[in-house]
Amino acid sequence: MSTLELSHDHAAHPCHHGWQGESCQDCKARLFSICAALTIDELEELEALSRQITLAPRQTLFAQEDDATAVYNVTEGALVLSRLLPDGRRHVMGFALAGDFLGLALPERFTVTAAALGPVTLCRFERGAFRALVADKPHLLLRLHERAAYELTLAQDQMMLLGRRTAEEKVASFLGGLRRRYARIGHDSATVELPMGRQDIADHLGLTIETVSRMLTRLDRERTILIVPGGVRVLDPGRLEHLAAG
Amino acid sequence: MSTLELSHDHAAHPCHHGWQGESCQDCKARLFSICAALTIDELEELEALSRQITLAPRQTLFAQEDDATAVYNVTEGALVLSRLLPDGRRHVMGFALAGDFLGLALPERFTVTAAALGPVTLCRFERGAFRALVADKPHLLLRLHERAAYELTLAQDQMMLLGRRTAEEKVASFLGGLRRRYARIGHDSATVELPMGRQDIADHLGLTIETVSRMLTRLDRERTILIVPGGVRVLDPGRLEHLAAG
DNA sequence: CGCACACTTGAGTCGGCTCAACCCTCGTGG
DNA sequence: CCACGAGGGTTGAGCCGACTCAAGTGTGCG
Repeated sequence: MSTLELSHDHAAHPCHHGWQGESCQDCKARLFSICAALTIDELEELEALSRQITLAPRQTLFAQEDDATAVYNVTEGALVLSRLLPDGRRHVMGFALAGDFLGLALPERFTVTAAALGPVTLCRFERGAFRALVADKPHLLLRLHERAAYELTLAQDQMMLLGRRTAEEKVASFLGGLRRRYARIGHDSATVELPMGRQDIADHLGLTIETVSRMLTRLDRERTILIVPGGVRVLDPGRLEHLAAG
Repeated sequence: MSTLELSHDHAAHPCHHGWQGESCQDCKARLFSICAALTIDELEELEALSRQITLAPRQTLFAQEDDATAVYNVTEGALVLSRLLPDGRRHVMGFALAGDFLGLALPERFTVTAAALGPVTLCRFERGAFRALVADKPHLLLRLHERAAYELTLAQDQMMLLGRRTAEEKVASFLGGLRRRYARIGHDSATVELPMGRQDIADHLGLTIETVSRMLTRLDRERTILIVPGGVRVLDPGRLEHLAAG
C-alpha cells in the first residue's frame, strides 16, 4: 500500500494549481470519461477535489482487499485489473484505458488489483468527497450508473467468451474488442497496441501463455494479423471478426 | 401460488387495486429488493406504477434484442437469463430469484433472454415511468447503482470461475453460491432447490450437461451432497466450500 | 559479452467433450 | 390398468484441444 505514497516519482498536485498547464477542461480523456456529463462549473468543482498522479510501469495503484480510500479516472496509459485465488491462480478481469473509471461501484474495499502496464496518469478523488459530490449531482450518478451498466454488458460478453469459445476465438475476439475500444477513445488504427504481456492476455482469456502465443502465431501465419513489436497489425479485419464469431 | 391460471399472457392489474390482497407493503420480496430503499410514501408512488404479472413455467418474459419497454422486480419464483451466440451456442448469464431486478441497467434493449423456470410472479414497471421516478429519487438511483455494483462483483466471481476453475470446482462453487443466495432471501436450509435443469447449469458453468451430471454424482457418491428430487441436500458444507476453493 | 526476461516452439498428457446407449419418471391414451 | 412415448438425467468409451513440461529464440541492457 505504499503505492499511494506519492512522494517518490512525480509528486501529486491539485489539478487546479495548474502549474502543469493541465486542467480538466483540456483533459484529453474528458470526452469519453465520466466527466463528459458535467457542466463547466461542475467540472471545476470536481477539479477542486482531484489530484493528478502518475504511476511508473509495474507500479500498483491499489490491491485486492485494500480499503478504497480513493477512486480514479484514467487519463493516460493502461492498467491491468486482476484477482488472485488463494492458491495462486490469477484472473485478469480487464484492462483500464484512458477514460476508464476505477471504483465505479464506490466500494468499501477494492475487489481487484490495479497495476500500471506502462507510464500512467490518473485523476485521484478522495472517496468520501467524491461520494458526497455524487450524492449532490444526480446526473453524475446517472452517468456513473450508465458506465457500470456498460461494464456489466462487457462482463457478460466476457463470460460468454470464457465459457463457450475456443482458444482461437478467444484471441481473435480479444484483439477485435481491444481494437474497438481504442477506436472509441480516438486511437483508430489497424495497429493494435498490446501494452500488456502474453501472460496477462492468457489470464484474461482463461488460457495459458503458450496457447496465446500459438494462436497469435497461427493468426500471423495465415496473414490475418501481423505481429509487430508492442502489438499487432490487423491485416484482415473481416477474417478476424469472422473468427471471433460474435 | 397459482391464483390465476388463466394468465397465459400477462393478466396484469395495478397493485393498488388490491383485490388480491397484495400490496407492495406486504410484498415478501420487499426487504431484499430495490424497494427497501423507499419510504412508505414512495412505495405507494412506485406501486401506482406497477402491475403484478405472472408467468407460467417456460414462458419467456422478454428476449435478447427486444425493446426494453418495461423493467421488472421478481417477487416469487426463478428465471434463467441466457444469451445465444449466432451459431447456437448458449450461455446462461445467471438466474434471477425473488428480490432480483431485471433491467438494472435501464437499457434500450435487453441483452439477455429471461425465461421462467417455474411459476413466477413479478412487478412490471413501464420503463419510461420508472426512469422518470428514478430521475426524481436520487436514493433510488443510488440503490439501483449499488445493486448493479453488486452484480458486477458477481460477474467478476463468475469470470474467475469460468476461466480458471475445474469442472468439480465449478459445480461445487455453483451449489455453494446458490445456497448463499437462498439464505439471503430467507430460504436458509441445507436443501438447495435447483429449479433449473442440468442443461441450464451446464450453460452457466461453461460445461456440458454430461460433465455436470458426472460431477454431481461424484459429489453424491463421496457424501458431500445428496441428490434429491428438485435439488440437492448439502451433507458436508465444509467440504463443499473447500472444493469450491474460494 | 552474458544475463534476464519475454516470447515461441515442440512433444506428450489429460480433463472435459463427443457420441451413444441406457434409465428413470411422468403424462397420455387405449 | 398397462402400453407407450417423450423428456430429463445418468453412464460409458474414445477422442481431441488445451495444458504441462521442457527446450529454444530473440532482444534489451549492464
